[in-house]
Amino acid sequence: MNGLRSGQVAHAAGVNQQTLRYYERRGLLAEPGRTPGGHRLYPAEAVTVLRVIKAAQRLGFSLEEVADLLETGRHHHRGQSGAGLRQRAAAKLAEVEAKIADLSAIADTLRAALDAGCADLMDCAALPQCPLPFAELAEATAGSAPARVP
Amino acid sequence: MNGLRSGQVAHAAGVNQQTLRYYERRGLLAEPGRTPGGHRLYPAEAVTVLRVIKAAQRLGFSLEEVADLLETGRHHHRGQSGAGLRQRAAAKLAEVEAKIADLSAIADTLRAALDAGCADLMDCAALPQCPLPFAELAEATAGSAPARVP
DNA sequence: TTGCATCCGGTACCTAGGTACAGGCTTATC
DNA sequence: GATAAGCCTGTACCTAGGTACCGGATGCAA
Repeated sequence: MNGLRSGQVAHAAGVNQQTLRYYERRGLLAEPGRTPGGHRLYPAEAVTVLRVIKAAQRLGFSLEEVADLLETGRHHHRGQSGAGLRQRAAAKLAEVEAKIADLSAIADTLRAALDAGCADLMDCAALPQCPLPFAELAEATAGSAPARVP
Repeated sequence: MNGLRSGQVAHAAGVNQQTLRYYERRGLLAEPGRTPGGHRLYPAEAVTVLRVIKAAQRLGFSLEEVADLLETGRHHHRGQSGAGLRQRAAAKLAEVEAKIADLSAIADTLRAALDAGCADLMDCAALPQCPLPFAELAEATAGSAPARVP
Protein backbone atom coordinates (compact mmCIF):
# COMPACT_ATOMS: atom_id res chain seq x y z
CA MET A 1 0.00 0.00 0.00
CA ASN A 2 2.44 2.64 1.13
CA GLY A 3 5.53 2.56 -1.01
CA LEU A 4 6.14 3.14 -4.65
CA ARG A 5 5.98 0.56 -7.40
CA SER A 6 9.01 0.11 -9.59
CA GLY A 7 7.33 1.81 -12.51
CA GLN A 8 6.53 4.87 -10.43
CA VAL A 9 10.06 5.13 -9.10
CA ALA A 10 11.54 4.70 -12.55
CA HIS A 11 9.29 7.37 -13.96
CA ALA A 12 9.90 9.79 -11.09
CA ALA A 13 13.67 9.45 -11.40
CA GLY A 14 13.67 9.45 -15.17
CA VAL A 15 15.32 6.07 -15.58
CA ASN A 16 14.34 2.83 -17.21
CA GLN A 17 12.64 0.27 -15.06
CA GLN A 18 15.24 -2.36 -15.90
CA THR A 19 17.85 0.05 -14.67
CA LEU A 20 16.37 -0.18 -11.19
CA ARG A 21 16.95 -3.91 -11.09
CA TYR A 22 20.37 -3.41 -12.62
CA TYR A 23 21.32 -0.97 -9.87
CA GLU A 24 19.93 -3.33 -7.28
CA ARG A 25 22.16 -6.10 -8.63
CA ARG A 26 25.11 -3.72 -8.63
CA GLY A 27 24.47 -2.80 -5.00
CA LEU A 28 23.59 0.85 -5.62
CA LEU A 29 19.99 0.52 -4.62
CA ALA A 30 19.02 -1.36 -1.49
CA GLU A 31 16.68 -4.29 -1.99
CA PRO A 32 13.23 -2.89 -1.34
CA GLY A 33 10.35 -4.58 0.40
CA ARG A 34 7.88 -6.69 -1.51
CA THR A 35 4.17 -7.12 -1.77
CA PRO A 36 2.91 -10.57 -0.77
CA GLY A 37 2.95 -11.39 -4.46
CA GLY A 38 6.60 -10.43 -4.87
CA HIS A 39 6.33 -6.99 -6.46
CA ARG A 40 8.87 -4.45 -5.25
CA LEU A 41 7.70 -1.63 -2.99
CA TYR A 42 10.14 1.26 -2.72
CA PRO A 43 10.31 3.93 -0.04
CA ALA A 44 10.14 7.51 -1.32
CA GLU A 45 13.86 7.97 -0.65
CA ALA A 46 14.65 5.58 -3.46
CA VAL A 47 13.94 8.39 -5.90
CA THR A 48 16.45 10.58 -4.06
CA VAL A 49 19.03 7.84 -4.18
CA LEU A 50 18.54 7.58 -7.92
CA ARG A 51 18.98 11.31 -8.34
CA VAL A 52 22.14 11.16 -6.29
CA ILE A 53 23.44 8.31 -8.40
CA LYS A 54 22.76 10.23 -11.57
CA ALA A 55 24.38 13.38 -10.22
CA ALA A 56 27.49 11.50 -9.14
CA GLN A 57 27.66 9.77 -12.48
CA ARG A 58 27.38 13.12 -14.15
CA LEU A 59 30.39 14.25 -12.12
CA GLY A 60 32.43 11.45 -13.61
CA PHE A 61 32.10 8.71 -11.03
CA SER A 62 31.63 5.19 -12.30
CA LEU A 63 28.80 3.09 -10.91
CA GLU A 64 31.31 1.16 -8.86
CA GLU A 65 32.63 4.38 -7.36
CA VAL A 66 29.10 5.59 -6.70
CA ALA A 67 28.28 2.33 -4.94
CA ASP A 68 31.36 2.81 -2.83
CA LEU A 69 30.49 6.42 -2.09
CA LEU A 70 27.00 5.50 -0.98
CA GLU A 71 28.29 2.64 1.12
CA THR A 72 30.80 4.95 2.80
CA GLY A 73 28.00 7.41 3.44
CA ARG A 74 25.94 4.74 5.14
CA HIS A 75 28.73 3.91 7.56
CA HIS A 76 30.29 7.28 8.31
CA HIS A 77 27.52 8.37 10.63
CA ARG A 78 29.65 7.29 13.52
CA GLY A 79 33.24 8.50 13.36
CA GLN A 80 34.78 11.28 11.28
CA SER A 81 32.37 12.90 8.92
CA GLY A 82 32.77 12.99 5.21
CA ALA A 83 36.53 12.74 4.83
CA GLY A 84 35.96 9.91 2.36
CA LEU A 85 33.70 11.89 0.08
CA ARG A 86 35.92 14.96 0.07
CA GLN A 87 38.98 12.88 -0.64
CA ARG A 88 37.32 11.11 -3.52
CA ALA A 89 35.92 14.34 -4.90
CA ALA A 90 39.40 15.85 -4.85
CA ALA A 91 40.81 12.81 -6.64
CA LYS A 92 38.04 12.95 -9.20
CA LEU A 93 38.66 16.65 -9.73
CA ALA A 94 42.30 15.89 -10.49
CA GLU A 95 41.18 13.22 -12.94
CA VAL A 96 38.82 15.59 -14.68
CA GLU A 97 41.47 18.28 -14.86
CA ALA A 98 43.91 15.80 -16.39
CA LYS A 99 41.30 14.86 -18.94
CA ILE A 100 40.73 18.51 -19.77
CA ALA A 101 44.46 19.03 -20.26
CA ASP A 102 44.54 15.99 -22.52
CA LEU A 103 41.65 17.24 -24.60
CA SER A 104 43.17 20.71 -24.77
CA ALA A 105 46.31 19.24 -26.28
CA ILE A 106 44.13 17.40 -28.77
CA ALA A 107 42.28 20.58 -29.63
CA ASP A 108 45.59 22.37 -30.13
CA THR A 109 46.73 19.66 -32.48
CA LEU A 110 43.53 19.83 -34.47
CA ARG A 111 43.89 23.60 -34.73
CA ALA A 112 47.48 23.22 -35.88
CA ALA A 113 46.40 20.74 -38.53
CA LEU A 114 43.72 23.14 -39.73
CA ASP A 115 46.19 26.03 -39.80
CA ALA A 116 48.71 23.97 -41.69
CA GLY A 117 45.99 23.05 -44.16
CA CYS A 118 46.56 19.32 -43.91
CA ALA A 119 44.78 17.85 -46.89
CA ASP A 120 45.19 14.09 -46.63
CA LEU A 121 46.12 11.88 -43.75
CA MET A 122 48.39 9.58 -45.68
CA ASP A 123 50.10 12.45 -47.51
CA CYS A 124 50.61 14.31 -44.25
CA ALA A 125 52.24 11.29 -42.69
CA ALA A 126 54.97 11.56 -45.29
CA LEU A 127 55.63 15.26 -44.68
CA PRO A 128 57.94 16.26 -41.84
CA GLN A 129 56.25 19.62 -41.27
CA CYS A 130 52.86 18.02 -40.59
CA PRO A 131 51.71 18.74 -37.03
CA LEU A 132 49.86 15.46 -36.64
CA PRO A 133 51.34 13.19 -33.99
CA PHE A 134 52.19 10.08 -35.95
CA ALA A 135 54.97 8.94 -33.69
CA GLU A 136 53.96 8.97 -30.05
CA LEU A 137 51.70 5.96 -30.05
CA ALA A 138 52.70 4.25 -26.90
CA GLU A 139 53.80 7.27 -24.97
CA ALA A 140 50.88 9.59 -25.75
CA THR A 141 48.32 7.22 -24.30
CA ALA A 142 50.31 6.51 -21.16
CA GLY A 143 48.75 8.36 -18.25
CA SER A 144 45.43 9.02 -19.91
CA ALA A 145 42.87 6.97 -21.71
CA PRO A 146 43.12 6.85 -25.53
CA ALA A 147 41.07 9.98 -26.04
CA ARG A 148 37.69 9.04 -27.26
CA VAL A 149 35.23 11.87 -27.58
CA PRO A 150 31.86 10.25 -28.18
CA MET B 1 59.93 -12.68 -49.62
CA ASN B 2 59.61 -8.93 -49.84
CA GLY B 3 56.87 -7.72 -47.59
CA LEU B 4 56.39 -7.82 -43.87
CA ARG B 5 54.81 -10.59 -41.89
CA SER B 6 51.92 -9.72 -39.65
CA GLY B 7 54.00 -10.10 -36.52
CA GLN B 8 56.59 -7.67 -37.83
CA VAL B 9 54.00 -5.09 -38.78
CA ALA B 10 52.25 -5.41 -35.44
CA HIS B 11 55.51 -5.01 -33.59
CA ALA B 12 56.66 -2.06 -35.71
CA ALA B 13 53.40 -0.22 -35.20
CA GLY B 14 53.05 -1.17 -31.57
CA VAL B 15 49.73 -2.92 -31.89
CA ASN B 16 48.50 -6.40 -31.21
CA GLN B 17 48.55 -8.85 -34.07
CA GLN B 18 44.85 -9.56 -33.70
CA THR B 19 44.25 -5.88 -34.07
CA LEU B 20 45.61 -6.03 -37.60
CA ARG B 21 42.99 -8.54 -38.58
CA TYR B 22 40.37 -6.56 -36.72
CA TYR B 23 41.28 -3.42 -38.69
CA GLU B 24 41.23 -5.45 -41.89
CA ARG B 25 37.70 -6.61 -41.10
CA ARG B 26 36.70 -3.04 -40.28
CA GLY B 27 38.05 -1.81 -43.60
CA LEU B 28 40.85 0.34 -42.16
CA LEU B 29 43.65 -1.77 -43.48
CA ALA B 30 43.61 -3.04 -47.05
CA GLU B 31 43.76 -6.79 -47.47
CA PRO B 32 47.42 -7.55 -48.03
CA GLY B 33 48.94 -10.12 -50.36
CA ARG B 34 49.55 -13.65 -49.21
CA THR B 35 52.30 -16.19 -49.37
CA PRO B 36 51.45 -19.38 -51.26
CA GLY B 37 50.67 -20.88 -47.88
CA GLY B 38 48.19 -18.16 -46.98
CA HIS B 39 50.26 -16.01 -44.62
CA ARG B 40 49.76 -12.27 -44.96
CA LEU B 41 52.52 -10.19 -46.56
CA TYR B 42 52.23 -6.47 -45.89
CA PRO B 43 53.87 -3.62 -47.80
CA ALA B 44 56.00 -1.28 -45.68
CA GLU B 45 53.29 1.41 -45.94
CA ALA B 46 51.04 -0.68 -43.76
CA VAL B 47 53.02 0.48 -40.75
CA THR B 48 52.43 4.08 -41.78
CA VAL B 49 48.74 3.44 -42.16
CA LEU B 50 48.67 2.02 -38.65
CA ARG B 51 50.45 5.06 -37.26
CA VAL B 52 47.99 7.30 -39.05
CA ILE B 53 45.09 5.33 -37.61
CA LYS B 54 46.49 5.62 -34.12
CA ALA B 55 47.13 9.34 -34.53
CA ALA B 56 43.60 9.98 -35.79
CA GLN B 57 42.19 7.89 -32.97
CA ARG B 58 44.22 9.92 -30.55
CA LEU B 59 42.62 13.05 -32.00
CA GLY B 60 39.23 11.71 -31.08
CA PHE B 61 38.10 10.04 -34.28
CA SER B 62 36.33 6.71 -33.96
CA LEU B 63 37.49 3.79 -36.06
CA GLU B 64 34.51 4.26 -38.32
CA GLU B 65 35.45 7.89 -38.86
CA VAL B 66 39.05 6.94 -39.48
CA ALA B 67 37.97 4.38 -42.05
CA ASP B 68 35.95 7.06 -43.72
CA LEU B 69 38.80 9.55 -43.61
CA LEU B 70 41.20 7.07 -45.19
CA GLU B 71 38.66 6.13 -47.84
CA THR B 72 38.10 9.79 -48.69
CA GLY B 73 41.87 10.21 -48.90
CA ARG B 74 42.12 7.38 -51.38
CA HIS B 75 39.58 8.97 -53.69
CA HIS B 76 40.33 12.66 -53.45
CA HIS B 77 43.38 12.46 -55.65
CA ARG B 78 41.24 13.52 -58.52
CA GLY B 79 39.00 16.51 -57.73
CA GLN B 80 39.25 19.10 -54.98
CA SER B 81 41.97 18.37 -52.49
CA GLY B 82 41.41 17.77 -48.84
CA ALA B 83 38.19 19.66 -48.24
CA GLY B 84 36.80 16.54 -46.60
CA LEU B 85 39.59 16.19 -44.09
CA ARG B 86 39.60 19.85 -43.15
CA GLN B 87 35.84 19.88 -42.72
CA ARG B 88 35.92 16.81 -40.51
CA ALA B 89 38.81 18.14 -38.50
CA ALA B 90 36.90 21.35 -37.88
CA ALA B 91 33.82 19.39 -36.80
CA LYS B 92 35.94 17.23 -34.52
CA LEU B 93 37.55 20.31 -33.03
CA ALA B 94 34.11 21.66 -32.19
CA GLU B 95 33.25 18.33 -30.58
CA VAL B 96 36.39 18.35 -28.51
CA GLU B 97 35.79 21.93 -27.44
CA ALA B 98 32.27 21.05 -26.38
CA LYS B 99 33.61 18.16 -24.38
CA ILE B 100 36.13 20.43 -22.71
CA ALA B 101 33.37 22.88 -21.79
CA ASP B 102 31.35 20.01 -20.37
CA LEU B 103 34.24 18.77 -18.30
CA SER B 104 35.02 22.30 -17.13
CA ALA B 105 31.51 22.60 -15.79
CA ILE B 106 31.98 19.28 -14.02
CA ALA B 107 35.27 20.45 -12.54
CA ASP B 108 33.60 23.64 -11.34
CA THR B 109 30.89 21.62 -9.66
CA LEU B 110 33.43 19.39 -7.96
CA ARG B 111 35.31 22.44 -6.75
CA ALA B 112 32.10 23.96 -5.42
CA ALA B 113 31.32 20.75 -3.57
CA LEU B 114 34.78 20.74 -2.04
CA ASP B 115 34.48 24.40 -1.07
CA ALA B 116 31.09 23.81 0.45
CA GLY B 117 32.55 20.90 2.40
CA CYS B 118 29.92 18.41 1.28
CA ALA B 119 30.25 15.50 3.64
CA ASP B 120 27.75 12.90 2.46
CA LEU B 121 25.94 12.46 -0.79
CA MET B 122 22.63 11.52 0.72
CA ASP B 123 22.77 14.26 3.33
CA CYS B 124 23.67 16.83 0.69
CA ALA B 125 20.72 15.81 -1.42
CA ALA B 126 18.46 16.98 1.39
CA LEU B 127 20.16 20.37 1.78
CA PRO B 128 19.11 23.20 -0.52
CA GLN B 129 22.49 24.95 -0.39
CA CYS B 130 24.35 21.91 -1.72
CA PRO B 131 25.96 22.68 -5.08
CA LEU B 132 25.58 19.16 -6.43
CA PRO B 133 23.25 18.95 -9.42
CA PHE B 134 20.60 16.53 -8.23
CA ALA B 135 17.87 17.81 -10.46
CA GLU B 136 19.01 18.15 -14.05
CA LEU B 137 19.05 14.51 -15.01
CA ALA B 138 17.51 14.58 -18.40
CA GLU B 139 18.58 18.02 -19.40
CA ALA B 140 22.21 17.83 -18.29
CA THR B 141 23.00 14.93 -20.56
CA ALA B 142 21.23 16.38 -23.58
CA GLY B 143 23.79 17.73 -26.01
CA SER B 144 26.74 15.88 -24.58
CA ALA B 145 27.49 12.35 -23.65
CA PRO B 146 26.85 11.36 -20.01
CA ALA B 147 30.27 12.48 -18.85
CA ARG B 148 32.38 9.49 -18.17
CA VAL B 149 35.98 10.18 -17.38
CA PRO B 150 37.73 6.83 -17.60
C1' DT C 1 -14.57 -12.76 -12.28
C1' DT C 2 -12.76 -11.00 -15.97
C1' DG C 3 -9.75 -8.09 -18.21
C1' DC C 4 -5.88 -5.26 -18.59
C1' DA C 5 -1.87 -2.95 -16.90
C1' DT C 6 2.00 -3.80 -14.48
C1' DC C 7 5.64 -6.48 -12.68
C1' DC C 8 8.57 -10.75 -12.09
C1' DG C 9 13.05 -13.42 -13.14
C1' DG C 10 16.20 -14.88 -16.55
C1' DT C 11 18.63 -14.34 -20.47
C1' DA C 12 20.29 -12.17 -24.53
C1' DC C 13 21.77 -8.16 -26.80
C1' DC C 14 23.88 -3.43 -27.66
C1' DT C 15 28.23 -0.10 -28.55
C1' DA C 16 33.46 0.37 -29.21
C1' DG C 17 37.64 -1.33 -29.50
C1' DG C 18 39.80 -4.65 -29.05
C1' DT C 19 41.93 -9.42 -26.73
C1' DA C 20 42.21 -14.46 -25.96
C1' DC C 21 41.99 -19.13 -27.05
C1' DA C 22 41.71 -23.56 -29.69
C1' DG C 23 43.15 -26.48 -33.18
C1' DG C 24 45.60 -26.78 -37.20
C1' DC C 25 48.77 -25.23 -40.99
C1' DT C 26 53.26 -22.88 -42.80
C1' DT C 27 57.82 -21.29 -42.59
C1' DA C 28 62.38 -21.28 -41.20
C1' DT C 29 66.26 -23.32 -39.11
C1' DC C 30 69.30 -27.19 -37.78
C1' DG D 1 63.38 -34.55 -41.97
C1' DA D 2 62.44 -32.91 -37.57
C1' DT D 3 61.30 -29.27 -34.65
C1' DA D 4 60.15 -24.71 -33.10
C1' DA D 5 58.31 -20.47 -34.05
C1' DG D 6 55.02 -18.10 -36.27
C1' DC D 7 50.68 -17.60 -38.55
C1' DC D 8 45.88 -19.09 -40.02
C1' DT D 9 40.53 -19.05 -39.18
C1' DG D 10 36.75 -18.95 -36.20
C1' DT D 11 34.69 -18.06 -32.13
C1' DA D 12 34.25 -16.40 -27.54
C1' DC D 13 35.21 -13.04 -24.20
C1' DC D 14 36.23 -8.39 -21.99
C1' DT D 15 34.63 -3.50 -19.95
C1' DA D 16 30.60 -0.21 -18.72
C1' DG D 17 26.21 0.85 -18.50
C1' DG D 18 22.56 -0.29 -19.58
C1' DT D 19 18.27 -2.13 -22.86
C1' DA D 20 15.17 -5.61 -24.88
C1' DC D 21 12.50 -9.61 -24.94
C1' DC D 22 10.00 -13.66 -23.13
C1' DG D 23 6.63 -16.35 -20.75
C1' DG D 24 4.30 -16.19 -16.75
C1' DA D 25 2.48 -14.14 -12.35
C1' DT D 26 0.24 -10.25 -9.81
C1' DG D 27 -2.62 -6.07 -8.76
C1' DC D 28 -6.50 -3.48 -9.30
C1' DA D 29 -10.85 -1.89 -10.97
C1' DA D 30 -15.43 -2.62 -12.99
